[in-house]
Amino acid sequence: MSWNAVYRQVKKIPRGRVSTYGGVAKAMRLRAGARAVGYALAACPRGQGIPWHRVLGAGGRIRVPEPHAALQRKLLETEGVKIGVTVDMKIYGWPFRKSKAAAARKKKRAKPRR
DNA sequence: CATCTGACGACCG
DNA sequence: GCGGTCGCCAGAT
Repeated sequence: MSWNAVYRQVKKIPRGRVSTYGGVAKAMRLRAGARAVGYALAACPRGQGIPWHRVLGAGGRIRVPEPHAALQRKLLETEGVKIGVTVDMKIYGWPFRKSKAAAARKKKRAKPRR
């Protein structure tokens, strides 16, 4: 499961901070692997202690189904994240750092990539 | 082994 | 600013 990297990133998000699918994907040097990221969270591996509610869509927009969206908002507000229509990524956005997966991907990306 | 889908993102018109 | 299309990853059928 390569999702291990995704879970790891999400778990690294401290309380009161949020991230985005694209953010995690970018941390992995993936352009639009956001799908995989979302899918990974969609698996919702409860028990892994994964704060999936801290993961939002681009622009801090919630990209989750209704039942989860409400819960997510509630949980984030509980953590101190003020949510209007969307979350201010410039404030709560968590700057992901290089991850193991990113390094590996980066090394491999030594090809005619732009 | 081939094809479609899915909690997405970015770009183009 | 909105809508449609392409691109990406991994898993399921």
